Amino acid sequence: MDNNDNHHEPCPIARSLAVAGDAWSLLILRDAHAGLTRFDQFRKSMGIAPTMLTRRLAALTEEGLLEKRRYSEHPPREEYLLTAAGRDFLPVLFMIGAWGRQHRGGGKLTQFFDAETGTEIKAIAVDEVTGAKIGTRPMRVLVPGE
Amino acid sequence: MDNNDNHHEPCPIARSLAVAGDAWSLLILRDAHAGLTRFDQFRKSMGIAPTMLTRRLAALTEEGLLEKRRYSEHPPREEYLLTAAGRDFLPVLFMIGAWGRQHRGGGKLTQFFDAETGTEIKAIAVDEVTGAKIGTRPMRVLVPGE
DNA sequence: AGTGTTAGTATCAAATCAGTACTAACAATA
DNA sequence: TATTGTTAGTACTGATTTGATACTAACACT
Repeated sequence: MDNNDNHHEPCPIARSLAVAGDAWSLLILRDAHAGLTRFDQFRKSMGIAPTMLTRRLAALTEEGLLEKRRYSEHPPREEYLLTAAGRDFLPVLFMIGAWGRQHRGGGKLTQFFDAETGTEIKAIAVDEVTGAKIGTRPMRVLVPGE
Repeated sequence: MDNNDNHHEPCPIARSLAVAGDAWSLLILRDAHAGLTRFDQFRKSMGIAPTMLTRRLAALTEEGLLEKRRYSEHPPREEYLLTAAGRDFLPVLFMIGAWGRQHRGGGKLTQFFDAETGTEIKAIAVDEVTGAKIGTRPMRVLVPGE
């Protein structure tokens, strides 16, 4: 695709996809949220080729979702940490997961629990203003310049 | 990537990404939610090559997010409609859009309003059980077979 | 000196993508 | 009847990306 210069793209979805619109990037973000930080952890977790991993990590770093930090001087070694922008991706990952759970839910699935209440987390998207579930009420779209 | 046989993959995110883990598929779903149904509408809206569009539409149809319907016998013409599974993708799209709005928000952006209240929709992900925003509370992960 | 660990790079074949031209099956117009 | 237009694609081809494997750098450890 054409992933550059989305400054004039009015669709916020398209802008996000230009940043992390491929499966590997999303899986890296998933693993980063799970606490992984190092090259080999990501590689083993996902079974990704090292060339691919290098490129995806560099892209996510350049886009500001990860940051590279030196965790050892001798030998020189780097790790990748989520930035605030990267952490803000968690809701996206949860909603993607919620769809998979609903529609591709056979067999064993990873589960997430609220540590406080012990209940299983059921992620849903709502409009913060009205509290209504996304997709349950009619909406109007305003496209700039139309 | 390796997009087949995710029946034994415990991660619901990975399962979803095997279905629609590329940018074109997500943009097609976006446009389908916006009411587009026809080949040429998608093509013109996204500027996608017809070969790509054919393949993505076929894949989304095969995965059950779209269904093909004949809307004219003479000449024979088909259109693509969202299925229930496809409609359930809307929350994912909204959260992707929310991230883009937050972190790639310069210039003009498309806006969505609640038709009833007239307020702009601010999509957030919450745990339906506790009502807490996703990512604001500690959680526990249960990976099957660990 | 030899082995192990971590974070990559080099290389190359295979797959995918992207762009353009073209086709099928008609309808509408001149 | 011939020409033009519309819609939904397919054929073809070159460019790009991906994926797999092997290899390297910079050390620590034994």
